[in-house]
Amino acid sequence: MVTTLIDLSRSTKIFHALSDETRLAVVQLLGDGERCVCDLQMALNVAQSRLSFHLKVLKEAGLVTDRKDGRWSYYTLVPDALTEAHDIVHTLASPRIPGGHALTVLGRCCG
Amino acid sequence: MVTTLIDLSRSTKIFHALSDETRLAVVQLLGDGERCVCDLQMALNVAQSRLSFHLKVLKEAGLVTDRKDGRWSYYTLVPDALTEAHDIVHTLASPRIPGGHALTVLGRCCG
DNA sequence: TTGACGCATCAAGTTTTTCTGATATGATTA
DNA sequence: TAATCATATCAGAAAAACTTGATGCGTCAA
Repeated sequence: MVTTLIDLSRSTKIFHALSDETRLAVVQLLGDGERCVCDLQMALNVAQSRLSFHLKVLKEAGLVTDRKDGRWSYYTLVPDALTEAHDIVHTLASPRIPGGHALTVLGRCCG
Repeated sequence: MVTTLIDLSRSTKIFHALSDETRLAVVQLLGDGERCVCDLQMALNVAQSRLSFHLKVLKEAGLVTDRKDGRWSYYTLVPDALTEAHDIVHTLASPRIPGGHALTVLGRCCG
């Protein structure tokens, strides 16, 4: 079995983006497809600057993208990003190669 | 297709637990099996109280469990928790029932 | 062109999280 | 019993994240 090592920095960034209720709610809403900010704002009932802040976090984590059309901004999920998150969790859940790890090499300090 | 709604509060707690490099590294190490705190400390090279703090976060999120044996504490991954994380991401990545959502009901404010 | 709208950004304040060093506790060893 | 060890916990400081209200900017409609 081949062990995939995850990118810790990238992983924490994705998980951090998902670690907030407002942002998770946005992700859920975008699951239905592209939405403009005003739709999201209406659905979530949050202050505009606050929503904008959370959208930025999601965008910087690569979970969503946006596009402008006239005076509206539309946000969409980046499917690959959720796939990536999925893979990371999967990797975390999979045991790695016995003997391939530093800990195995290190002497045990206990028992 | 049946839509599963995720528990936002539970989800954010799990993701928050995974949103830190030290904690992710712990999870990775525990992927090889149960470890005592001293092993983790040696492998990660972090201050003891700091490791203890992160272990507590992981434990409170239900990602790990611990057991005591003599003066040592051993931590183990909770497989179900990673499965849960996996499911949450999967659910987020799946489009939900069209028409089943509030947004669909709301009028669009734009275009 | 003027005003309203949709949205991003900024500054300031608040809350939450994290780190560090110190101390406490229970188990073991001398 | 006294000293030591492994670990948890606590208090305080520092850092990061979040919220709010204000402001700015581009776009559209009157």
